[in-house]
Amino acid sequence: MAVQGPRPLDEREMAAWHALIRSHNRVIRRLEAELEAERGLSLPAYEVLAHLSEAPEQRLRMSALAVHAVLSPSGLTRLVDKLAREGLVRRDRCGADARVIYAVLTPEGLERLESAYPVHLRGVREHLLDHLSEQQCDALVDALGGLSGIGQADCAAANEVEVAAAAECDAAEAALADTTA
Amino acid sequence: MAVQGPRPLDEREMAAWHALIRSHNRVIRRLEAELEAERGLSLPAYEVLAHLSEAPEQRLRMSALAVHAVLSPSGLTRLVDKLAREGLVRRDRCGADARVIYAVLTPEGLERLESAYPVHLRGVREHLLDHLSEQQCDALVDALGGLSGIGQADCAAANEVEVAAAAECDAAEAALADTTA
DNA sequence: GGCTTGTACTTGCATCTGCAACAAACCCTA
DNA sequence: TAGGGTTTGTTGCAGATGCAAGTACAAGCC
Repeated sequence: MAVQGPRPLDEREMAAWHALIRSHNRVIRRLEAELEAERGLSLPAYEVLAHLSEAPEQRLRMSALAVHAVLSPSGLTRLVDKLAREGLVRRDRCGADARVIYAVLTPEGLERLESAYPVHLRGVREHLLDHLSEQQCDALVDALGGLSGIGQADCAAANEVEVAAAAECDAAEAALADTTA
Repeated sequence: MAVQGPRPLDEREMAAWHALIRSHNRVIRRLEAELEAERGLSLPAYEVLAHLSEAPEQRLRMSALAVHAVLSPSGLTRLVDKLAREGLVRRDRCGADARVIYAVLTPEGLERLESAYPVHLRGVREHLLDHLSEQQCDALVDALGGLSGIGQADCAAANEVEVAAAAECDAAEAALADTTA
């Protein structure tokens, strides 16, 4: 018997697929263009700053940050290079493990983030949320929320590693401080 | 009085925003990785071939193709360069307007596209549609379909230009053929 | 202690992408 | 038919990004 490939998309499926691709494309492009034009931040850069601002002590190890910002390790290294050159982020060594680097939000970084936040927020509203009713919002979460499951799991895992490592690191540094004192 | 920025996102809005970003990211990355690994085609390359295959005479002018594939003109020029080097696409001059270039699908291009189609289809099902009920599918289209409005308008416009130009071009070429004959 | 294995980041290299400048061709007008 | 303005595609250049290799360090084992 003939080996059958997957069934072709029917109209409904095609529409759903295209809706996801096109709407994302549209929203992201506009958001990115506005953020870049008005505040000189790329979307990945904004996300890095935003994640740092929400992290304890406003710092994250590079590996965790890469997972959050959905960047490769090398991509993150270069982005942090760039942000550091602009003074928005600083690199700190971890006392407990010399391999680990913490990216730390600087006051300038926080300031830039706060100036970019309304632009980002406005864009998200204007290009996405303003076009959705509450019901549509919920439907979107219902339909797509499950899909990002693994992504969220990755983030959660990264968070755990982060928290554990941070605790360990703090402990080690405290011990070091005691010894030094 | 204080200048108020836009209202911060509430939980529902945040969830919708993240659902869109994460799910798209997830689906696209996997799809692209599979297509690249199994058939040696990037997603933009696949889209170019797919659009050509659906076009009359399996050809489109560069400008129309750029709109369809959501690429800048220069990006498309280089992608078509690459596809042409692989023999999947050919460049044809337009008889009526020497500025216009048609990208034409070659038999090899069609063959490659047909081999990639099931991979693409499987990916779309596996990473997106299999996770959606019919109701969720419809809800997605309802919520996001409107957003892609302008994108669709652009495509429609490109199509009209395309059709008009093709007709004009065909007419000119026919006339030329008559003269030559 | 010294060796092996694994982890965390960085760098070399190649690719993709877009903007701006460019060249060629077209169209309209005088 | 010469000139000005427009359209179409291509190229120069710069930036972003990822994979694979490299470096530095840590952890477990002899």
